[in-house]
Amino acid sequence: MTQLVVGRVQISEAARVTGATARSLRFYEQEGLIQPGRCANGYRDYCAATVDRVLLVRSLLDSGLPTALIQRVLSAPAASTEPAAPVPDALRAEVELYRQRVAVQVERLTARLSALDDLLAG
DNA sequence: GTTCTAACA
DNA sequence: TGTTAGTA
Repeated sequence: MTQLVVGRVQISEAARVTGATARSLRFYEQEGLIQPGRCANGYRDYCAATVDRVLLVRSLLDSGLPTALIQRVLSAPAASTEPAAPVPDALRAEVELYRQRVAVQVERLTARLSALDDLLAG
């Protein structure tokens, strides 16, 4: 598949369409979450695939996954930009472990809600 | 004017 | 992450 040259944008536009700040975009690159290209003047240039990738990264970040784990999950062979792409077993185990920890947090928060409900009801 | 890197009242 | 400084 050929990349559309018309889809290349610089950081401000990439930030606008993804909802991330330019600062965040540079941070994602620094953490190896995205790899935007570079223009002759040194400016970063975001192709459609990279913009798409930013969207995926953000959704994963929203789910609470640590950037370090996201970096490994997305650098895996099969998982490039497809959210549904198969995740290698070793990484899947880490994601599941993280999910379990989130579940524990949910239980604690639920308990806190109950405590507050009791306070308000009592 | 926009982006870049580096760094922090 | 924000923000500012000094550039290219």
